[in-house]
Order: sequence, then structure tokens, then C-alpha cells
Amino acid sequence: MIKCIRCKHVHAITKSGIVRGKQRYFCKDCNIYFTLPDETTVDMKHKKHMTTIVDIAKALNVSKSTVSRALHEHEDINPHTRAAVLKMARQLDYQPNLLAKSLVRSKSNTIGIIVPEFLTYFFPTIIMGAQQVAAEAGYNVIICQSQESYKTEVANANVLLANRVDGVLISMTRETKKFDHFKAFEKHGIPVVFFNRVCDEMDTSKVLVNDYEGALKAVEHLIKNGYRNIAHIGGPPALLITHNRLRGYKDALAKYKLPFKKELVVHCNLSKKDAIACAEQLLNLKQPPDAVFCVNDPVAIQLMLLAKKRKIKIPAELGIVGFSNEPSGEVIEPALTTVQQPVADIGRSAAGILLEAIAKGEAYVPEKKSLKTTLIVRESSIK
Amino acid sequence: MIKCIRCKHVHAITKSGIVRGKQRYFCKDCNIYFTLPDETTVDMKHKKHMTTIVDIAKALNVSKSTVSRALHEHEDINPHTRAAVLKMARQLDYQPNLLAKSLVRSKSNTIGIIVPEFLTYFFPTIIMGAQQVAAEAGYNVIICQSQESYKTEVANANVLLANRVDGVLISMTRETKKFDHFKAFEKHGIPVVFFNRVCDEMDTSKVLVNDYEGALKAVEHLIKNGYRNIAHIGGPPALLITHNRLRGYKDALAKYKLPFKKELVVHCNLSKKDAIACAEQLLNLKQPPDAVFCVNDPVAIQLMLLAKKRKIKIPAELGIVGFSNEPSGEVIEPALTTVQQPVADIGRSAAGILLEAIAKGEAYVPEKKSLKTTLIVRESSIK
DNA sequence: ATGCCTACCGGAATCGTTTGCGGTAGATTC
DNA sequence: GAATCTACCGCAAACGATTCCGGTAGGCAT
Repeated sequence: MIKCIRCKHVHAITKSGIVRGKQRYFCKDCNIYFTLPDETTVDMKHKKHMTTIVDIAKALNVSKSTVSRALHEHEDINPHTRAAVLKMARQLDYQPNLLAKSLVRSKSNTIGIIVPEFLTYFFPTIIMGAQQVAAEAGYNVIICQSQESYKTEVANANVLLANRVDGVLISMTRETKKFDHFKAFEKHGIPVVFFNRVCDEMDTSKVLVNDYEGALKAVEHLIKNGYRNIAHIGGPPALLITHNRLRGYKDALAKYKLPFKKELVVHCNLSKKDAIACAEQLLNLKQPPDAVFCVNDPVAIQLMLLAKKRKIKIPAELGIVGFSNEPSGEVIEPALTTVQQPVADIGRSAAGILLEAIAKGEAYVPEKKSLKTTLIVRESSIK
Repeated sequence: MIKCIRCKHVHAITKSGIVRGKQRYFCKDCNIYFTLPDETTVDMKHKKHMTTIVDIAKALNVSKSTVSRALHEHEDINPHTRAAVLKMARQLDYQPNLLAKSLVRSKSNTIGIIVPEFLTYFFPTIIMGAQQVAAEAGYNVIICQSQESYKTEVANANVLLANRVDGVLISMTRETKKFDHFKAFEKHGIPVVFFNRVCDEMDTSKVLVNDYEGALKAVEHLIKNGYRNIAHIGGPPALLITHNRLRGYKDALAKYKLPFKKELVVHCNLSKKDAIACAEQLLNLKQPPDAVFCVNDPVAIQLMLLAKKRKIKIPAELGIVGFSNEPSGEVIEPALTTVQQPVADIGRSAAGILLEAIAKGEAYVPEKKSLKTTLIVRESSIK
């Protein structure tokens, strides 16, 4: 018969429905409902248990507060107990549970990064830089790829929010036009730093390279080397870099009183295929350029490949300058002159600013940082 | 005068030392110690509060259990209350606190990745692949760079342990000879999958590319193209890939009854400097090789650069094959023949296996996966 | 002996969830 | 009409830390 779990009697037991698959009983004496403990499931308590501070506390017969204090060089602790705790912690190889710590401190020591993609060397390098700085400060990094899609970018933001990151580094999608998902961070006091693809509508810190200046230097270099009919293969119009580099190109021409011819400017969506198309378009001109400033190195390389195929002599008949200094530019012949961006520095700067913002909290005032570019002169641009 | 916080009287109060900078009192009547509440610190409770389930619960006048259940399509919930909860959650724009969830579930939905470096395109691409499948399964990724240092690798492992990751993806340092930091994962039931630089001493899943087969194909290709005195620049002896590629090299020679000459095999630590040194060593031989199979593309490129400097004709006088198909190999002249590895697939496979291991728990049996390579024939190896 | 001090230690609340199980109202059954 | 059922809901205990503050033992002065 069924015994009441309290009075241990059997006389006043009645059934009382089935809950969650198990028969429930009611003891009229004790006025209590109960179900029988599950006999089937054997003690599967053999889960790999990680040692906690209570384990240490028990082993030493002290309270967990004491253990916690010992582990954090709190003043209210006897050096002897402290030593004992430290020793025991090592013995049981204790690993603090950062999740619990984050929960109670409401600080996760984690920063989030949202980048549009991860394929080129560009973003990985930035992330590496950021990760280095973060790691030194004891921060972890959660990385999200938005895949150039607004929708996943919003999802990414929510993931980071849900993980209670202490700050976020963002390079936007090229299709992002609404910014509520970014503003959500601000609303909760989570600092945000944009890099590269920045958001003008938000009053946060921003890190980018001085594209304008880089482009100016590049084109100026071509002019100084005797090129006069200089073309430009630009990037997609939606991107800020496109405008800035184009502006640098124009201003360099203006500075040396060279005419701006709009047939010498074409826009490329940065795919390999389109790069070749743009190159062809320029080389097919009745009056083809004697030099081209390209929006980035891959485009420059496609142009160079095409020119070589057509037996156009580089740099004698065609000077080429790229942008971004990718490894390939170094080994191609002739070696590609390019504008180097301090890629890892972008990540480092952004992370540094972010950590500062996290530390200062409310008191922090956003800053804009513009990183310098340097022209790397190789063979492709020296007549 | 000082009033007792309980009896509100002043007659039985005596001082009782100073704790944490504040005067403490003792009421002999109530037998109670107390300090005066701090008047100075004004209510700074205006911290940005994120809405929690109790906020929702209060707003709806239900218990937090009900809210939790409503949010998780639990069966014990009335569709109406569920709808109300969902609506209110949206109104207050509730973001679940994953830290708290992880704590109680003892499952963080996070996987860790330890890679030796982050500079080449190789590891970023793997990570991207892994990150993709992880994200699809709702997992976050924490990335650590060991910087090819055993010490930081151990530190990385501890970080991941402390963050209670559910699983780990590892590509070892080349100097790692002790594996306790890896075994710690096993001890706590955290599955580990090695990729690329695997650890033979551990009985876990491993993902790598079929280096042996790739090397075999590469050298066979050289032989078929008429090269007879084929050298090999290998990697550091500590790495498995070094052995496998060397084995492929040897077996290819044997297959075609070509003699193995040990002076034609040199080992390179993969740095640029050492690559040049190795290349020089081979080219300086009394009887220099007529072809070289290199452990990877960067090494092959350094060799090619040196050979070109010495006016050695490639591929006529020297055939070269690399390994890993890096972008630079495509633009160098002559274009580099290489063995392509499915890089992103490594990450995807490893992450897939890891997720499976996490899901199956104890029941999981480790597997070894070997990914196929493909030989990409370009110009540097066709006489 | 009586205050008051210092130097520690422990109890308990808290962070935001999940979850086992007890409780209850109203319907249904015998 | 009593026993039993269904369909919910709420209480409270975890999870593993941190931290506020009360408690206590022993020392020193008066």
C-alpha cells in the first residue's frame, strides 16, 4: 500500500490524478499531496563536477565567504587561512565559474564584435588586434558575422545583448539603414565603438583609416612620377571608403591642375569578375589611361593581370597603385605599389577605446580616431 | 545620541570598535551590534536595468515560473497567459540573461577555439567555417590565440574552462609536448576536437586533411613531368603534417623507384627567414634538385623568389609545388602549382563533430576525419 | 572588571534563470 | 456526493559566485 510521505500511514490515502505521467496521492490526515519518488532512474549524479568554492570551504571547514575573500586578497582574511585556501584550491584544481561571477557582478568581461564578413584577411586581422588588447585586459571576445545582411546583424546584436557583453565593436553591413539594434546597446549603457564602416547617426566612438589622405598620396605619387592621364577604379557607391578615396583622387588631380575626366572613373562592386570588367572598360577607352589608382589591391591585381595579357608594359605604359597592401601585391611582378592601412591597429585602437569606455562608464566621452595610411612604393608605379 | 536600531533607545548603547571605516555600536539591551546607515551615498540606483522575467511577472501579476514556462512553450501553461507573457516580453523588450541560464543549466552554449595564430588566411578561414555551423546551432564562439606558445596555450585552456565552454576545438602549438591542460577538459566531460595540429596521445575526435595523399599526388605529379632529383622542404619535426607530407614524398619516390637522398630533405620552422635559409641550402648543393616539393605555399614562394634571383628558370630548371593554395600563389610568375586543402571545411567538420559530441555526451565515440586534398596544377611544375 | 578596540569569520541576500513538485479549482466519473 | 481527474499556477530550491554586515574572541587600556 501507499504510505503518506509525512505521517507514514496508509489509511487516509486517496488518489489524486496523474501529473506529469506519475500517479499522485493525497493524504487526508496530513492534507498533503505527493507523488512517489522515481525508483527507476538510478543515481546518475555522477556528472563531472567542477570544484566550487563550497568544495574548498567544506574541505577546510570554513565558510564560502572566507574562501571567496581568500581568493581575492580581501583584507579581512588571516594570512594563514588565505594560504590554506590557496593551497586547497590548487589541490582540487579549482576553476572559478565566470558565469556565476558575471551574474552577480553584472559584468561579463566579454566584448562582442560584429563584422560583415570573415573571408578576406582584413577583418580577421582587425579582430586579431582587438582580441589581443582585450585578452590583455582579461576580456573575452564573441565574434559575429553579419554576412552583409541587415537581418542577421540585428540577430547578432541580440545575441550579444543576451550574453550581456560589456561593450561592442561594430563594422556595419553595407545595407544597414536602421540603427535601433545598435541604439539598444546605448540604452542599456553598453558602450559601442564603430570601426571602418561607421554609423554617422550615432554619437559613439569611431575608428577609421584616413582613406582620403591615402588616396591623395597615392595619386600624387603617380603624378610626381610623370603620369598624366590617371584613372580610378572605385568601390561600390554605398560605402564611405569609396567616397573618401574618390575625393582624394579628385583633389590630387586638382592640386596639380590636371583635368578630371569622368570617363576615367569606374565603380566596381569588388568582385573579381566586376574588377576585370572595370579594367577592360578602362583599357578599351579610345584614350586609355597611363595610370590607374585602384580602390584596393585585388582590383589592382586583376587590372595588372589583364594589362600583362595585353602586353601593356607596367610601369612604363601603365602605372598602377592599389590600396590595402595584401600579401599578393608583394610577389606579383612588377610588385604592386599600394597604400598600407594599419589593419591590426584598427582593431587595437577600437578595442582600446572600448575598454576605456567600459571603465569610465557614464563619464566617457566619445572620440573619433583616424588612423594614418602609408604609401608603399614598389615597382608598378615608377616609370 | 545614538539610537539602537531595534529598541530605539539610547541608554544601553556602547561603542564597539571600527569596522570598515565606520563606527560600530552595541546595544546591551538587544544584544545587537550595528553601524549607522550611510547617509552620504545618495541613491545611485539609476543603473540601466535590463528587464528580467520578474519584471514581466510583476507586470502581469503572475509568478516568474509562469513567465519562464510561457517563454519556453512548456505544456503546463494556458495559451492565454502565454500570449500575454509573450506580448509583455516584447513590450518591455526582454532579453533573456544567458549568463543566468547557463549557470542553472550548467551549459553555456559556447564553444572555445584555440589556434596557434591568426595571421595567415588559414586559421581565420577555419574559424569562420566553425563559427558558421556553431552559430546555426545557437552556439557562441570564444577564440583564443596561443601564439605558438605552450604557456599561453595553457592559459587559454584555463580561460575556456573558467568560461565553462561546452566543447573545445584545438589546433596545437608546435611546442606543445604536455597535454594536461587538454586532459582537464576530458576530466570534466567537455568534448574536445583537434584539427590540423592534432594530439596523438588523446583519444578524441580529430579532423585533418589527408596530407599524405596530397603530398603523394604532388610528388607523383612532378615525377610524371620528368623531374627526377626531387627535394623536399618539410615543416618542423614536431608537427604531424610534417611527417605525413614527408611520408607522401618518400612513398611517391619509392613508387617510381627513385632513390631517396636524405640531403634533399630539409626542415623549416615555417618562418620566412628559415624558409630562405632552407631554399639556399638546397640550391647550394653540389647536385641541386631539379624540383622541390614544399611543405606550404609561403615556403614555396620564398624558394621561387630566391631561384628567380639566381636566374634559375622555373619550371624548366626547377619545378616547384607548394601546399595549401594561398592567394599569392596564383599571381606569382610562374603561377604556383599547389595542393589545395578544403580549409573552411576543416572548421565546419570539426565544429559539426564537436556539436555532435556535446549532444551525445557520454555516448559519443571519437572519430577521425580525413579531408581530401586536390592538386591544382599551374605553371611552376610543367617542364 | 569594564569599555572599547582590532582582526577575523560566518550568515544570508543577491544576481536571473530553470524546474520539481505541491496546491487548487472546476470538471468528470462512479 | 464522494472520489478522482485535468489543467493550470506558484513556491522554493538550485546554479556558483560576491558582498554587506553582524558576531565573536582576545587584547589593551582605564
